[in-house]
Amino acid sequence: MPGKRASEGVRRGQILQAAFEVASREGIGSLTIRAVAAEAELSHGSVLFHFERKERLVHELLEWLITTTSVLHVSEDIARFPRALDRLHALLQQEMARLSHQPRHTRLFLEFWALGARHESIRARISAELERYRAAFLTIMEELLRAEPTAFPGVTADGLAAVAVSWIHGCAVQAMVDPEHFDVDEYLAAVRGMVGQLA
Amino acid sequence: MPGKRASEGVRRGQILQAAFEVASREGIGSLTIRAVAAEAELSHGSVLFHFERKERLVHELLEWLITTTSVLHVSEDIARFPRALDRLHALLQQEMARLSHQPRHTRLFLEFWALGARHESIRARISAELERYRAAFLTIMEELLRAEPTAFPGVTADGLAAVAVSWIHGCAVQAMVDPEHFDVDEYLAAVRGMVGQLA
DNA sequence: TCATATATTTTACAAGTGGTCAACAACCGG
DNA sequence: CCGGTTGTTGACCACTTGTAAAATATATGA
Repeated sequence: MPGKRASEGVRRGQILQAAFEVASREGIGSLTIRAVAAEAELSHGSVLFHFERKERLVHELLEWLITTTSVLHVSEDIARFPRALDRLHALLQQEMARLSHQPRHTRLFLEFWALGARHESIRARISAELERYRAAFLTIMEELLRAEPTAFPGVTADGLAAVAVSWIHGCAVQAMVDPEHFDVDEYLAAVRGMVGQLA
Repeated sequence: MPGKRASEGVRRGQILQAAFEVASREGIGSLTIRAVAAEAELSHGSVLFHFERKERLVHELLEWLITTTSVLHVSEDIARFPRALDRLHALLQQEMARLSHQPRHTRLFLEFWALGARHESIRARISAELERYRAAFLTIMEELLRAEPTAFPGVTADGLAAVAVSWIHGCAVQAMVDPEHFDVDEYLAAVRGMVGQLA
C-alpha cells in the first residue's frame, strides 16, 4: 500500500541525504538503490522514479557533496588582513580546520576521486572542482608575489598554488588517518621549522 | 576440460598478480573472483581453490601490495650524507619520486585505505604500515633535532615526523590528480619559499 | 600399472543487483 | 463528483556475485 506523497523537490532532497548517509557509512561500493530506499524509508521503485538511473543518482550525490561542502570561501575576517601572507596563513588554517571537522564529506570526496579513475564524467567534474580550488589559491599567491617580490626567488605563483592545494590534501589524509594527533597549529609550526631549513 | 597443473606457490603468485591487475585497472569494487580468474586465464573455481574465500584473496593482495611497494628504504647513498638535514631532504625527494613513479600501487593503496574505514582488519593492517612509515621518519627527525637544536624552536620530533608523512600523502594525491604538472624539485623550492615565510 | 593425492573445470544455487511495469493511491482542476 | 496527473509500491526479469559440490584431469609413488 503506497505511503504519503511528497513534492518532487522535497523527496529528491530526502533521497540525496539518504544516499549520502549510506555512501559515507558503507562506502560508494555499497551504495545501492535498495539501500538508499531503505535509509529514506521508501521503496526502491520510488527512488528510481525520482532518479531514472543509478548513475544519475551517483552524479547528483557528487554535485550535492560539492555544494554542501563549503570549500575555500574567503570570509570577510580573512579579507581584512592587510598582508597577503597573513591572509594565506589564515586561509590555510581555515581549510585545515574545515577538512578535519567534516571528515565524512572529505572521505567521501576522496572516494569519488578514486572512482573518477574509471568514470570519465566523474573525473571531469572532480578535476573542474580541484581546478577551481587551485585557481582560488592562485589569486592569493599572485598578490603575495606582488607584495613581497624578493621573498620567493625563482618561484612562480602557479608553483605556490599547487603546493598549497597538495598541502591541504596531505592534511586531509592525515586528519583522517590519525584524527587524535591532528593539531592545526602544531602542524603549521612544525612545517615552518622543517622546510624553512631545507638547503 | 582441466588445463595444465602448476605448483601451489607459482599459481598463487599468478593469481595475486592478476588480482592486482584487475584491482588497479577497475578498482577494488570491481575485484571479483571471476574477473581475477579471467585475467589469470583460469576458472573461478581454481582461484577459490587457492584462496578459500574472497576476503582471503583481498587481504593477501594488500599484503602483496605492501611488500611489493618498496617503501621508505634508506639507501646507502642517502645514509652517506653527513648532515641529517641533507638526509631528510634526499629521503623526501626519494619518496616523492617513488610515489609519482608507482601511481598504480599508490592509488590502490589509497583505495585500500578508504576500504579500511569499514573493515577492521584492513584498517589495522594499514594503520600498522603507516605507523612503521612514521617511525622511520621519526628516527631521522630525532637525529635532526639533536644535530641542530636551535633551528626548530618549540617543535618536537613527533610533530616533524607527522608533517613529513602528511607531506608525502599530499604529494601522492597531487601526483595522481595532476601528474603532468608534478615536479619534485619545483615542489620543494615552492614550499621552501612559502612556509619559510609564514609568520 | 594403478590407487591416491592434488589441481582444475564445470555445474549448481541462493542472495542480491539494476531496471521495467502494472496496479494503485493521493492530489488537483474542473 | 469526476478524470487525469503524479507518487508510490511490489512483483518480476535478467544478470552478477560468492560459495559449495560434483566431475574430471594430472601427477606421484609404490
